[in-house]
Amino acid sequence: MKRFLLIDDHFVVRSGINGLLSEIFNPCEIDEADDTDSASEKLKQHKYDLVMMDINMPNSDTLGFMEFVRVKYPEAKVLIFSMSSENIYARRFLKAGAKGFLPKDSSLDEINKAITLVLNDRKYISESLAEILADASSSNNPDNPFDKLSPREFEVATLLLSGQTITEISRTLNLQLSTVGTHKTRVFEKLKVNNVLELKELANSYKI
Amino acid sequence: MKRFLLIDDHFVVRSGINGLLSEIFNPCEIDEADDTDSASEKLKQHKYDLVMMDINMPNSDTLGFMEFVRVKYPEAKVLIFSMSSENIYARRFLKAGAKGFLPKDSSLDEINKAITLVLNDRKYISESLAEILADASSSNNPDNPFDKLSPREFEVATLLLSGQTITEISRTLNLQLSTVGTHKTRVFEKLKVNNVLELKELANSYKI
DNA sequence: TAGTTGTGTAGAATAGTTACTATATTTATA
DNA sequence: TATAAATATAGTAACTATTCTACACAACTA
Repeated sequence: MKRFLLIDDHFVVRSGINGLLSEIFNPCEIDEADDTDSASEKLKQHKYDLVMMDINMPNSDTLGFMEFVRVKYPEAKVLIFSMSSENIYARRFLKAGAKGFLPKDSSLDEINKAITLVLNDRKYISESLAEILADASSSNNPDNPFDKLSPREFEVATLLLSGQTITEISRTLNLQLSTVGTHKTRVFEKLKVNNVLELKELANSYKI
Repeated sequence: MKRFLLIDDHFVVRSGINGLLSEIFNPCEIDEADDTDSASEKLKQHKYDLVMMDINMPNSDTLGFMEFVRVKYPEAKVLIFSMSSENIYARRFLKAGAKGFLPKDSSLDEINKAITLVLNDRKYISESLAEILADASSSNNPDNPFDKLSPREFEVATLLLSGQTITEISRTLNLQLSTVGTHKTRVFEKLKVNNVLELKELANSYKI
């Protein structure tokens, strides 16, 4: 019997995916978590075949959590289910070990296909996303300046864009204030922006 | 038997709400639509007790659709289920005839309560939202929240939106830092925002 | 392999922001 | 017009962010 872990802060989304899974895999066990901390607890208690998670949750360092799962629970396959339209994140999460990436507007067929493939240890990327990723890596494309950021810098940039302050980010990522400050400074330098509003604009103009 | 219409572009969200409704109301009829056009089609074919809709969908004038439903199908009660964090829109939709407004992160209890109240021809607004609206509608207030700002406050808001810091603004306006600080605090209070990014979003949504 | 560059991490000093309080002035209202 | 409310203004203290410096480590390069 398959066991699944759903991580998402929206009750309705968990409920929706839960319903789908129980229809496709009957019988199966499904656990839910609304942030990465409670997800870690669940992972301690059970072995999961598939972890489906959102990438944008309050008080959660989701990219860090991804790495943690890959290292500590390599048998658990992670399928990202992104509610935010920002598919620029896809590549990073795939790099961090995600087996698949479902954009928010996926159809039942796509979700179905993704789950099946990932459970069989194959990768899943939607067609539209594949195209974007291909494009992004083809040379005659305007470079996405966000690619210049290191993983940590990108993480900080993302949290800044979500409205978190330096202090909040330092708590989210368990880092010193000054460390986060340094990352922020480097992000701003690399992207040639002077404040969050400019960062937001830049992000908007490159987000897909 | 109750008949419901769910309008949302996210399959998973529809699926989640669908699941909830079929549990609470058994038996019941549930139809789904992924944009306002196909929702209009459904409305032609059936009488609905409750319409649950998202306010942010591609190719959809949801506010216009709201008015259309109120005029042409007054028996259908509309409950807004917003996936975007912008509760700024709530008032407009309530004015346009929505019977309730559920923010994206609502719990099962809240969703349950909202549906029950709205079906019984009562209104539902979450507590946090109620507070915001109470404030907004207490005086004979204009629609645009920026109108609530005093001239000086508006000036400061504008400069903040242009990316200036408090220090820069204090030089621009020849005021003490603390004075600008006070204005800023009052702007944020009046507009119920927590940082410049939210201020920017609010401004965008009102085309300031 | 030695040197260079990029990344992740902070401590300490400095700079900037916010909260709290206060007060004079203007505007609205009974 | 008397009174209340809103506005514009700051001082001070507490808090938060930035800068500058530094160092370990990994990856790349000559």
